[in-house]
Amino acid sequence: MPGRCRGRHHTRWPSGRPGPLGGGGAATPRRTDAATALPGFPAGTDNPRSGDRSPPLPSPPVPPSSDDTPDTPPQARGAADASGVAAGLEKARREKLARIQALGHDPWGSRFDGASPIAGVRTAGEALRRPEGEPPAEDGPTVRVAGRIMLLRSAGSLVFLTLADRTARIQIMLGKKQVGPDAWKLVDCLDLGDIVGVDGRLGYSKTGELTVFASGITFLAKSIETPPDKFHGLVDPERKQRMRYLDLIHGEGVRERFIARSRIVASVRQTLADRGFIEVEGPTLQDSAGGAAARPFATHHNALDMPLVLRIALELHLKRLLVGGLERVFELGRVYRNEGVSPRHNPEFTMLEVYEAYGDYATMMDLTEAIVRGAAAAAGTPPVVQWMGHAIDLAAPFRRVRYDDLLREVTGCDPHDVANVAAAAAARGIDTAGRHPDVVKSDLFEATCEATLSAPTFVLDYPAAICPLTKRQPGNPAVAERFELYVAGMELANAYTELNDPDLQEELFRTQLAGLAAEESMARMDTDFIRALRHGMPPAGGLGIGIDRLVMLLTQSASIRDVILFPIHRPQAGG
RNA sequence: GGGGCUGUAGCUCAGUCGGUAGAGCAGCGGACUUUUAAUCCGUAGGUCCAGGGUUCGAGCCCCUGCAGCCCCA
Repeated sequence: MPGRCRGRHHTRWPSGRPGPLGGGGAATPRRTDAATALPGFPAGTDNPRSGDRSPPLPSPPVPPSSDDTPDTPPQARGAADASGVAAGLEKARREKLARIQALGHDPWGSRFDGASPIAGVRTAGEALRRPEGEPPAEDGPTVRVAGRIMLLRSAGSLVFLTLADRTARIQIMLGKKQVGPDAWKLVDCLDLGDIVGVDGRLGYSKTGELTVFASGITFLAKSIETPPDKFHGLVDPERKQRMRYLDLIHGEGVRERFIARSRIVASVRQTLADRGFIEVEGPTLQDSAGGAAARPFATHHNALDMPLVLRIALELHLKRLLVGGLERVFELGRVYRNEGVSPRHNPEFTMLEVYEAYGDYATMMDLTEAIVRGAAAAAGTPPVVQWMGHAIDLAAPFRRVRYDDLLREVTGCDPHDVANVAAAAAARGIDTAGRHPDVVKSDLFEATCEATLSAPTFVLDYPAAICPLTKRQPGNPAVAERFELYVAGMELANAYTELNDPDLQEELFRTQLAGLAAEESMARMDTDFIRALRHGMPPAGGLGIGIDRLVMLLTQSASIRDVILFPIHRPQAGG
């Protein structure tokens, strides 16, 4: 039950004194002094931040009065030696920038207090809606909003803006007569992409659109770059990722996707906190990368003159903390694997690992379902997700199937018959010569079974030889108490009953499986870890969840690069 | 590692048979006090990813490279 803070936007009405252009001239302070509730409109009493009324501030520097400024703007900077259309577009914007300054205003703005979230303004606007046929209301409550100009259209002496903040968009109307001659000169300096503050009255235009009828406008940041196409935005995935800030502004659902990611992560933490887990931070720089089968990134510490690697997993240090008595710990953080990129792999990604003393892998199954369901609720994901061509029911209990049973079901071969499994693998082109039977079986499983696992499925009881960190099933040393969770054919989670026998652990570390390259093996000796186990680690369940993949599922994203803000890229080509 | 596709104006995209570069948006100028991807008139804007080759002539054909996307191992 994640205690998320959902009531984000409380409608709040600043006094909304007209801005510097509201008729008072450039010298009028632009700060709001008090939050005066308007008749019929709620005051901001329940805003969690008590800063409704801003403390007195030193007066912002008032630019020199400029009524006598000549029309010729100061020379445009920066674009002087560039050429081509891009420079022409920038030149036009820099000329406007200079004009703003010449009019006595700061194009780069300053603190702007008392702006209401646009979503809240829109909600309040619903109460103003008039019956069909009545004249438009332009005398609603005074509001102050701030945001980026997404659309801009002029109709003679009227200019309409579509202004966007982090919550919503709203239309602004600027009329030559309404704002006065001084402000009108400033309106002429507006470009798509500029960030402005607007004071005005809330009402409806003749066409029924909720509108802020502006009495004043304040420049908060000039944009000197041309924004992407206002209708298409950026479409090239490479540019969307490299210039994520533009993608967030213009991309359909992009901001919502990353907000959902934030809520998912918060929900995961809350689910664990509710169960008494504490969050810790292990080292990312290590002298040996253990806990997973992957190639690490290598780096070097200058002062200590020692080679280091970036961690590939969280496991071995969290288990040391089990030895240390923390009993319920988790880490949610970045790990690094020196591997290729694909729609499901990024060299750095976010991993959750959880360890619960006195539990086992069955404990972790229940926890996994709780984490996933909580995250889905936090992200607003529908109970049945349409993803990668699958309809996935997250509400129903996840299927549980034994590894060997699934292999038999899918391939028809006897999982206990080594020759039978090898023959089935060979028939599918899998290399079997000189390789450990469990490795061959694992390859066969991946080739045949994974793709069949559409609905969320715990596959449990793995071949022991490929699980060097997992406790063996009592009375059956060939089977490890491990599960992996698959959804839509993709591995989402991996959990063990943790191996806490130091002698067996050391032996498994020493065993390099035939047919496995060293970098593919988890069997990497960590004597310090062994020593920790020798002091006694409680029996425990351990769980890992790929957070990026979980976000992919819950936001119905086809590529991991759609849920990572800045995925890795090669350096940009010349142009 | 192998295969396929893509790269042209700030953005989104056309570009025929190899004949010397096009549109929409954005920009600039003009009209419009109720537009909403505003509309209308006019105007300006190009390292056709880079390098090489074939050709009288290459955005287009060939080779190499760079960057990206997808599929496969």
